[in-house]
Amino acid sequence: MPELPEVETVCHGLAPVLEGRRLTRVVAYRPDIRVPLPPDLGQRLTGRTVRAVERRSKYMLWRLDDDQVLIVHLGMSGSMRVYARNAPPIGAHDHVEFVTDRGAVIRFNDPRRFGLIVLSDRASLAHHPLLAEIGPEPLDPSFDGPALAARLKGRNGPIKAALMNQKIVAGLGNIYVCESLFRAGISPRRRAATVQGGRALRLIAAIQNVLRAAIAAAGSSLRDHRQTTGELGYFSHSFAVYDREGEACPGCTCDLAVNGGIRRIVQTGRSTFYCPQRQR
DNA sequence: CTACCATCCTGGTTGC
DNA sequence: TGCAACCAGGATGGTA
Repeated sequence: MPELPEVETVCHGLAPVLEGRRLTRVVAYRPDIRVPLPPDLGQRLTGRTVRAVERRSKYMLWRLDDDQVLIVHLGMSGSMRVYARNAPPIGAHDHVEFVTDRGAVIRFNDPRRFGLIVLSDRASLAHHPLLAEIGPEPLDPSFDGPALAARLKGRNGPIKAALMNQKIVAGLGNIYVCESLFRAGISPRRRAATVQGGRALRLIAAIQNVLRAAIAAAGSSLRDHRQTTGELGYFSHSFAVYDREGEACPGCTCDLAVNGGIRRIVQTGRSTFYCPQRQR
């Protein structure tokens, strides 16, 4: 599913066709996604102008001219596709279509239907249940090593689980947690509370570097992630450990047959990939 | 409060 | 080739 870099990529693709544009038509083809679409979505959006498209954690926020905010989450398999003209017929899993006054067509497609699209108003957005408890943005310059260390203090669970927790830090998912821990040389099994001082500095630097690199590569495509143009993201080629069980660690010089290469374990029901040699 | 588990749903891959 | 089992980028609500 889309993590922070994938959502950022989708925002970049949508902003130029949506910002300053009026929605002339909004159609819900399949309202029964994880959180059912508002039944009056079409009426509430039609005629509205989109002022800004922003990202918060893994959520997209479309700020409208009447102080409503459309909150969009892509779930595990959601995508937004933009057609300047000549959009093809509605396809399988196209659940919502937006048309702008310039004729651009935007389709929300989500095979697993884990995504959501809801409306909030601007005044209560920060207190919206979906957003209220989300932690700091990892790319915010004020989120540094000491800030991360403070949020990990007292946590007895593994650092992997803590980084997956959106209340501790926003926007990370399974891929970028694995990649960040590898870059920082920290074992995913290490107790979160022990990531302090220099380790926390290395970890926040690793998180920021891997996210920036992934955004520059338009995200990671395993199966579902697409840019709004339909193109793939290409950061998957840069994975050091994710989905590379048994392959040689890119940082180890020793023989693959000796150290066994990248290992896969399961933590809180999710696959974790790491190098036991380099991550302690 | 924290940690773990099952669950929502579809589709692709793997193994027999 | 066919089919069943398993796995997948997330979030949540329940339980211990």
